[in-house]
Amino acid sequence: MHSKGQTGGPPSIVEVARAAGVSTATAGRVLGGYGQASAASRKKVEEAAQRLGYRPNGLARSLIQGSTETIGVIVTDVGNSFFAQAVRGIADVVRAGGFEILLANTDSDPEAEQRAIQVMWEKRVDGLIIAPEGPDSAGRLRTLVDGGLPVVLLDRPLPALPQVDQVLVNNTACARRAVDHLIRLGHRRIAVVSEASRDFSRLLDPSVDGDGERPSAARLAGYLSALQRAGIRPDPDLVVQAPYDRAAAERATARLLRRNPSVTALFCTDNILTSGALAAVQRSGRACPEEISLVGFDDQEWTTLVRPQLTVVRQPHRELGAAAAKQLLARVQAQREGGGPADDEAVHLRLQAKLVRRASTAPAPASGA
Amino acid sequence: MHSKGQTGGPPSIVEVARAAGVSTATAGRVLGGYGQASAASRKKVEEAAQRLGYRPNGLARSLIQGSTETIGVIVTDVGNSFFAQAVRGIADVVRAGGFEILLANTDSDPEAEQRAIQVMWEKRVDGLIIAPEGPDSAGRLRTLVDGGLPVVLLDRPLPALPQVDQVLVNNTACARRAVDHLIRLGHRRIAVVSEASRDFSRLLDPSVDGDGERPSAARLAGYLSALQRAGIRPDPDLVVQAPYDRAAAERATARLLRRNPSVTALFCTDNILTSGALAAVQRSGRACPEEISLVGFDDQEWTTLVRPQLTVVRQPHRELGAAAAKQLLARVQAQREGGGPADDEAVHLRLQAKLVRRASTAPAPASGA
DNA sequence: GTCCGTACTGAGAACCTTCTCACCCGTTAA
DNA sequence: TTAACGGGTGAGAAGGTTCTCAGTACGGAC
Repeated sequence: MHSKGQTGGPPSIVEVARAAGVSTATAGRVLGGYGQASAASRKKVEEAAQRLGYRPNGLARSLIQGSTETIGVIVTDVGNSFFAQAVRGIADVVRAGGFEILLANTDSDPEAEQRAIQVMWEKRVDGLIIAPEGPDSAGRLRTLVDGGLPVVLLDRPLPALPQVDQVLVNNTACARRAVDHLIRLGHRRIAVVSEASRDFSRLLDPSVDGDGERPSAARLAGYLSALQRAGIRPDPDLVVQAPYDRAAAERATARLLRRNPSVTALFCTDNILTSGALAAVQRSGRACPEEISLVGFDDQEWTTLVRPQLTVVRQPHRELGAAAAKQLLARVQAQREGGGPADDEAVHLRLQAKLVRRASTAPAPASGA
Repeated sequence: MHSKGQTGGPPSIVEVARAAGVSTATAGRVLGGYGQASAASRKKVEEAAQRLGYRPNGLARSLIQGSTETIGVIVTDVGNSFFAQAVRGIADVVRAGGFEILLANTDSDPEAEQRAIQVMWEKRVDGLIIAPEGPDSAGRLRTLVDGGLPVVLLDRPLPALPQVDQVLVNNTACARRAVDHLIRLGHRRIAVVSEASRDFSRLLDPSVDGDGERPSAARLAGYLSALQRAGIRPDPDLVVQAPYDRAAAERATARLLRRNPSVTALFCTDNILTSGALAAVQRSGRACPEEISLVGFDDQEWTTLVRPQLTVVRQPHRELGAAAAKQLLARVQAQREGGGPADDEAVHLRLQAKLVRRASTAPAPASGA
């Protein structure tokens, strides 16, 4: 509803200046709040701007200032509650710092990730938070990183890019603790529900640093490590490798339970897999926790609504996102003040996930011993 | 890693042109893919671009072309699974159309919303999908709408802006059906768990169009309408008005159950409230569904994991987002082709939520009759 | 030999803001 | 009286791209 200039679009600063009877420089000083301007011209310009419905064009401003006040966020799926919460955490921090969020999902598709990275780069985000799809993501990110763009890895490490900041969870340790909890309860035949991968044999090597792996592998490593420390030989048959999908996890877990009646405990490595595994246990007819114990991953609200209430590993989703955002903003700030790309050491943050003991874990049934 | 020009930043098209020994115009034609260029210069430019690590600057491009290929998405909280799914739906459609997403949360705070809208406007998004915070949002949006920016309302109507497209759910109808289901099962003392508002008495008026209201009020209207049609006088004591928060919903529902032992059924108007109410029922010691029936809202994955499995109203979250995005993109396209702001009639889309009958609803206990 | 169309090229304006620089003018210090 | 200074101002470049326009070279038609 603004009375338009000669172009059809919203009024620019030159039209405001013309209407106010001052130069564009003065109008810019008033509206951009950066130079000096007399009270008189200030008033004239502000009135004109008000009258025309002027809004500064952020594109032009960003172009000249070299910063967009926007950070890119690339996750696999915002629909997944884990990432939804993490993004929320990011949003809060970033917003407080005056930045906006450009969001993209990859569905773990390398091409989609490639495209997302490229778009972020072209749109000149001031920083990037990414949950990389896999090891190959390193190559896709290298150009950006070398170009000096602040990047923070979220939830997943990238050993090929050690100079990049990362915010992770102590996956291996908390998985180990969860399985350890089951072992202390007397369980020996403990199965794990995991996202499909080919890492099993490699992870058996105790010298492999589980926390250098992607979360699902890191948790699998923690599981294996706990068994080995307790002198229990890991049984490949007890490692459920399901596609990342609730229904698939349910089917895979059901098959496991059918084929391995000796299993008395189940450790799930992820929120999606937890719900699938629980569904399978419920349908199997085995009593939980009397006949089979279950440890879930991610303390979602519903884990206290099911019966028995679920023992889970609680990840601080939101804090994870918030920490990543804080780290990123710190880098962006440092870069602005310092000028060049900071050559500080990379910050590798590791938040603590905790085991929350509830009713779904109980001593192993005596008959099995 | 690119050999830089005289400025410190990433190489621009002029540096590529210089390196290739052609004019910026020709380099632009090759890299932007818009004009004609000989095979020879094409090759020279592409090699130079490759060598320097050139990436086009989207800001400059957007500035001159007048479009950012970005759409704004404003919701109250991406952390809420409803919006997380909706945003996912938006993202998929929008991405397929070659657009990106600028995301903002408002937490139902008018100021945050105002700020988000302003930022979207300044960043020159090509369109906006917003779940408005409340009736006052209309005023905040008016400038944008009048300025010709395509806007689609998500999940919440704005009667003051009838010319704006909206994508909603048939809240009143499906709530009515849910309560009707309870009535047919013989329930008479049916309580509703709702987000706090002052709408109760107004909604009693049958002439009020429930679907012009925000979802929580619309569902409350459906509840009241179902009761009235069945000749049951709505009892204000049975309307739980909780702050929008799971713990608060749980406390409020617990209080209701304590004070009104005659209540035999509960209708929840939202996913958060459903989980709170279920927790309250579980702690109350009343058997579900034998002593008390429960209808939840939103078919989250866990509603089949609890016992009894929940009867719920299933909303198509993702489709809601997808439909909004499709509508928005259509507007953006039309605007580009038609030139001016299209004066078509507003599209008011209403997706169908459905009642999914499961085990948490059963005939009312005989003793109560 | 002239004319025209086609394929290609480069100069330079445009998009909208920020920011440097030079300038004006009144005031104060020397 | 002059010099220095300060607030205030406008002209114009910069930022990186797209796009118009004029212009070159060349082939073929007359």
